[in-house]
Amino acid sequence: MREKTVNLKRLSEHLGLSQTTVSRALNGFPEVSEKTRQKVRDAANKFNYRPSPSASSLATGKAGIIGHVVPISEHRMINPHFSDFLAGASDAYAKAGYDLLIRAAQENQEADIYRDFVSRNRVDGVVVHGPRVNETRIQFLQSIGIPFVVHGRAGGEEHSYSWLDVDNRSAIEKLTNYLIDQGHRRIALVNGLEIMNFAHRRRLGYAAALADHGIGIDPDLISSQDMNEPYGYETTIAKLDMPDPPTAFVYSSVLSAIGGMRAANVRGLLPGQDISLATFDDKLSFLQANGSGNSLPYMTSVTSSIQDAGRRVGEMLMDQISNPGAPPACELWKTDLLIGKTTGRPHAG
Amino acid sequence: MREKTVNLKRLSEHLGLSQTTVSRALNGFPEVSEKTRQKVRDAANKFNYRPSPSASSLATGKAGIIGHVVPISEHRMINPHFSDFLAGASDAYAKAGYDLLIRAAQENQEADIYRDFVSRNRVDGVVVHGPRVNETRIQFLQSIGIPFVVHGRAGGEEHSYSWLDVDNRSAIEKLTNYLIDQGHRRIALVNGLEIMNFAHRRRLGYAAALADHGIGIDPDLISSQDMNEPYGYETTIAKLDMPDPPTAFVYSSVLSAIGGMRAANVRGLLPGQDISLATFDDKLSFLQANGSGNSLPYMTSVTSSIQDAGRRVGEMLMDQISNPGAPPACELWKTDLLIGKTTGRPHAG
DNA sequence: TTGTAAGCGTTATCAC
DNA sequence: GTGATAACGCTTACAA
Repeated sequence: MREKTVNLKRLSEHLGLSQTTVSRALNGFPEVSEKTRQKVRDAANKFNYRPSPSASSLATGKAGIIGHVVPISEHRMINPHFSDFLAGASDAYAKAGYDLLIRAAQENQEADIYRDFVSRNRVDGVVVHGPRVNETRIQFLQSIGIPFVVHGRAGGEEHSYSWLDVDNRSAIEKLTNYLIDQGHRRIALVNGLEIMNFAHRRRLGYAAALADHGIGIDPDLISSQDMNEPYGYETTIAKLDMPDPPTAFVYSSVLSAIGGMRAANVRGLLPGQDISLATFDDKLSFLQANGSGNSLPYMTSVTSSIQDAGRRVGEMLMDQISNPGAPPACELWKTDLLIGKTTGRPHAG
Repeated sequence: MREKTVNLKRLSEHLGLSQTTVSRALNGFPEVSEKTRQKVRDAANKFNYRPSPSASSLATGKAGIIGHVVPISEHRMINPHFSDFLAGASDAYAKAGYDLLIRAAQENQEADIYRDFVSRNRVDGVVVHGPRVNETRIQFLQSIGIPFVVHGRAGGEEHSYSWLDVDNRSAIEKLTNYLIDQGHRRIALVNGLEIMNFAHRRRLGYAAALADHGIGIDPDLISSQDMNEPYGYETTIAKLDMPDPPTAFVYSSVLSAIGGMRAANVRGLLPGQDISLATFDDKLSFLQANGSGNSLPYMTSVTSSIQDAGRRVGEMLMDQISNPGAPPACELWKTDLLIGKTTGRPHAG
């Protein structure tokens, strides 16, 4: 049953045409007659002909692949945020006929990998994940001249490259303001790693909301780490055990928020009653109901689908690749504030 | 700063050697003299020469890429189990110099994609995810003759292909037995989709444990769906609201178990006291503490790292590709039973 | 509208 | 131990 590999040569021989004509017919060149094109298409279908990517890549210099570099280093994990983003992006790639390639990067190897991508012509473009406050990759990518889109921003010359970002600052500001309006004064921020640009901006939003209401910042109420469940749990427990504990918590991710819920539970506190919990919600798919509607508006949150962001970044990259001349595209997404059941007035009930 | 692309031709001209010799030197052929090899290597490093993947792929027929097909269809999501698995697998690929490629599959396109992979020589091997009870991909892959390893098993001729599986049956049997030993009689199973082989086997383990203790099966205590948080929540709520509710729950994934915890919380039940919750734990990385030790032995569970499984599957595939003649390799992994704080005797406290 | 032939950057088969 | 030379399968000037 193994199919004999039918290539352009054999196909054209069978058709009694030259390879050139067959190639042109298949690639939609205008000069080939409609009759010929049909004949060629039919034969191609019949013999299940597919051009070899290596060969066309060699001939055209296009790989048909988008690269993602994942730093395996610090946390050694591919997290749900990342995979949700990829789910969206790969969708956009697929629609444009591109494949998605992932390469794990050790410690400080990222630059090397990008260089490798370019010099070997492995990929046609890349996505930059998790820009830092001091980001070096962008300049580097510009210097080696490969199309890229950044998920997030990196400060500096923000209009010299393409990016898509959520308005992290205003998102957390909104959330914090809401809690303040509810009467809270001691509000904890369980943030992501603040060397990351997004976490830095969220911190600014938090600080702005407090400042606007004349509330001082208590550094003990702020923590900054990689966002996962145990982190959310332990941090929440620690803060609850403070002499003067916060009455409300803002989480940078639903992952740590889940940990926060667990902590509240363990301490016998009912969210929405005894304590207020609010979070930034990336709408991670495994937390969404798979059925008809979206899942419960359970936690108070600011939301923005990271999967949608991935899809859009993918589209932007596709655009950039097909229009190399076009100027950089930048998009700043707003978030929605959703009032759930995990917040209320302090010490109520 | 853009580096001029240095290829084999230019490198060999620079060295005053033939392309053949340079290629042989770089690829470790024994016949080339050590002196020449050193000279070549030095020059290659100096000029940062990297062979073009398209060109060598064209010449050798090897793509240097492993393909993963993800069905975007039913649940339209890349879930944490999948990405954790990938994290492990990509590690093994990277060590062997392979890249990881992901292609999203619509509805019933999977076979098409595999065919495409083979006929276009896009990848050198694939991993089969989530085998069903009635699995068709395996036979198909055997027929088109591409190296593959299955994560899980598919019944039938289990020694005709390579696979790595967790002993799902005995895992859930262990867990159920433990709950029975604690005195529980009404035990709910919040299972994955039972068209999936793993979920089917888990159901068997559950049934076996009950049967061994002369406990009848109540179909109302069993549910089978895609594993996520809302599913765990809603199912748990529904079962708790039964006239004769279960005193213990077994979850097929920590994701639905998290939903179960939330449900217990909402119903005012303290896990370990008022109700017992146990789960199969894949050790998803976002639920592990990032610091030193592993996270809290919090929930009672049977554990097996899905990331380790991914790594091993990757290694097995690498082996298979380098030794095409070797017989299929099969591994069945045992799970560890971990007694946590979420289980106890029924109605205790 | 179609065909010829060169080229993309490797590896593999022969010779020497 | 080293070197011509022919594949590999496609695209694309350049001709016709």
